[in-house]
Amino acid sequence: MILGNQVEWALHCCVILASQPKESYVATKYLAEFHGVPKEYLSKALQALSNAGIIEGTLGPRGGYRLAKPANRISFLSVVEAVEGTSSTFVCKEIRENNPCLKKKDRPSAVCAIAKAMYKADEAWRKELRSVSISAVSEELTAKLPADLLKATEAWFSERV
Amino acid sequence: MILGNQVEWALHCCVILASQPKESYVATKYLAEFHGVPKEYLSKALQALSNAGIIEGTLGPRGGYRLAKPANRISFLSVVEAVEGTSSTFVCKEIRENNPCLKKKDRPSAVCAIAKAMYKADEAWRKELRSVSISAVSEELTAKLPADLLKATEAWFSERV
DNA sequence: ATAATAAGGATATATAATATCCTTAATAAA
DNA sequence: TTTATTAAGGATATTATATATCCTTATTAT
Repeated sequence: MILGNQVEWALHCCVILASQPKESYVATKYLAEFHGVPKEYLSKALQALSNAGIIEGTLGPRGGYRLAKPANRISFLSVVEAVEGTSSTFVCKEIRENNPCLKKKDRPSAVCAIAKAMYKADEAWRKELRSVSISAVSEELTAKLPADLLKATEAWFSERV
Repeated sequence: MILGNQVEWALHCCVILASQPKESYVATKYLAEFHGVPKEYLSKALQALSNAGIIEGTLGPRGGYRLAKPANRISFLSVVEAVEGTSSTFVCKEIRENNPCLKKKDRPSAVCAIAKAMYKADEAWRKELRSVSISAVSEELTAKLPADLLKATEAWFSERV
């Protein structure tokens, strides 16, 4: 069970957008070039973020994406769920219903105890992701980044807006 | 990101094995028939459990599998990891290293803050799974099961040992 | 001896992840 | 008004993974 690459791309893009000047848009082209990922495929992830109301896009020259709300109100979970969906990492196939001893009168029963435990673990994962914001990680990232690299990166994007 | 069906099968099989009389083996054939899943494919999951030391198999007529240790010492996590592997659900592809402004002198740096947050969520998921034992869920399952169904199920397996 | 079984290698099939291509409508700038 | 640029998203191709089956081997109880 492994998350798709688009989750990582989406999170990094949100962090970049969080570091941009207010109101300015960054085109998919540059987000893709900067991260070294395929533009057309990254575009799908950004569309998912846009549909989820996390970022907003505008058309035409100078178009692109920007955050749709403050970075401190964007959780990791919302980004992950925008890209991967909201359904649980565990899908119960109800194989206990294949028990050959089972009579029709016995069904349906409450949620399977195995599924319940798996759902609880899934929720623990989501709770942790819910507690992390794009702004918090953005601050941590920039704090650790060498000052000159930070400056060069800011310049790289400002030249392309 | 979704867990494979083998995880569910493996957990259900462990619960069944936990309810069997001491020392007795249950053949893959019956575990597959009981759960309504393909025998040959289930066999792969059981082999994984066997390699992980969770269950043990024996050959020949009356052969099959039994738990290799007490059910209260078998965690959900060990079963999940036996089947799905131990690597994190998030794989960091280090796309920050594709930053065109990055100079060679800057690398390598500490773990990416995004990856760190994702790893933490992964660990929260595992921690929850680690806290659940096969015996605890087995007890919960049997407690909820109608008495006659429980009896019929026990009889079904005892006829096949 | 014989039949039953786990173990596991090899391979096939189905499903999902990854990636590209193309059209459309909107927008800014020339 | 014209042109270039862009998000949006449909369609399709490619690759990787999950699912499933088949087969051989060594072991064991009867």
